[in-house]
Amino acid sequence: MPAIEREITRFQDFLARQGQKLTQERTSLVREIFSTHYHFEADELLFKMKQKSVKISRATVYRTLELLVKSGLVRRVHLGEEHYHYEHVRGDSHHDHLVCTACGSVIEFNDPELEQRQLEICARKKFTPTFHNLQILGVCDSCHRKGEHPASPDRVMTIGEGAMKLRK
Amino acid sequence: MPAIEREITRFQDFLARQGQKLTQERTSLVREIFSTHYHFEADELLFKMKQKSVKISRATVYRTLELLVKSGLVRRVHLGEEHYHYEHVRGDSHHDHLVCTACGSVIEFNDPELEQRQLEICARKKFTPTFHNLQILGVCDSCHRKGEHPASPDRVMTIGEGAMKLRK
DNA sequence: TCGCACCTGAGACTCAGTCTCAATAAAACC
DNA sequence: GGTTTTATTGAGACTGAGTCTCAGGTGCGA
Repeated sequence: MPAIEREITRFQDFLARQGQKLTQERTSLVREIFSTHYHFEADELLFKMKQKSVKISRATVYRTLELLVKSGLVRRVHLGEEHYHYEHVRGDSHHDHLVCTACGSVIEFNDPELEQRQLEICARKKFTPTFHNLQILGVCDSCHRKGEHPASPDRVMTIGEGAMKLRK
Repeated sequence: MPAIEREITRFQDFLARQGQKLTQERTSLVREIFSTHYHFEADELLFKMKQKSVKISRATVYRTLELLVKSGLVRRVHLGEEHYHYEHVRGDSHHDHLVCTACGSVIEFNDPELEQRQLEICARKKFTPTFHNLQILGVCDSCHRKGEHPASPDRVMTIGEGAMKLRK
């Protein structure tokens, strides 16, 4: 898979620029991350490596993820109100997430008009933005058809719990 | 302060509706929360109560916050990429946050056009939203003047760390 | 090939948040 | 007002994500 090799090279360049090294552990983590195409969490990655009998410690997983985020190859995202999730950065640009609190599915979207509006707000407040993070929680179409109910005032307030269901 | 008494009554009504009781601990927590006007975290609240020699356990603080969130008197928000923050709900409606990664200050804003655009996106994706969460990270005007630099590709990726400074 | 700076793993540690359970306090009942 | 019922509390053990330490291991420039 040449695409993955390209990412590995990019990572190596990034590391080299600051006197850091590309190790076997880092290589196999990048390979794993870029061979799947969805959001994942740190412990999930650790578990997958264990399953494949690639021995990598928890500390190394966290350290490598941090480097990958700094290098721009991987992005940290919030889904629901939980701990971090990660996603690898593909050619396409920034996107945000719709998170279904019933089934845990995540829909990505990218809306230039929305982004533009955010820039306008920042300009009005004399704020220099570097990054943003938007999640919209709710119920996806298929859950909605199944009668999973959203938006009663009570449920709105228990979304944290709903999102908890996403965990494992 | 009659305003606070009104909130306490609302909380009591909420509790009574589900056979729960308004205790001294709960009352003093509501009093504390509504007497300050900014975002706070659970441990901060615990610490403030300790300072005032009001003995309330960690468990009770967390339990009460959960009840307050469910009752709609308090809202949970994400600021930066950290753990939860809370804010009490005032008469005004929903708002989002600009978070300065240099000084930790938080600017609230409410933009109906932005909200509207989000609804349009949800409609297009057949998604029924219940709640959303938007933080824009960056550098506020006064930090910007002081030469705190934003937005170099490197800094963009270390926002998590910037936000960490907010702690304590 | 060598040497050294960087990296790793194991596990101790931290910190927010949750849970348990015996003791306590609202409030409903008499 | 006193008693009973039931929810609530506090102390501290526990959990789980994430971080740190340090001795031993490894990539890579010279």
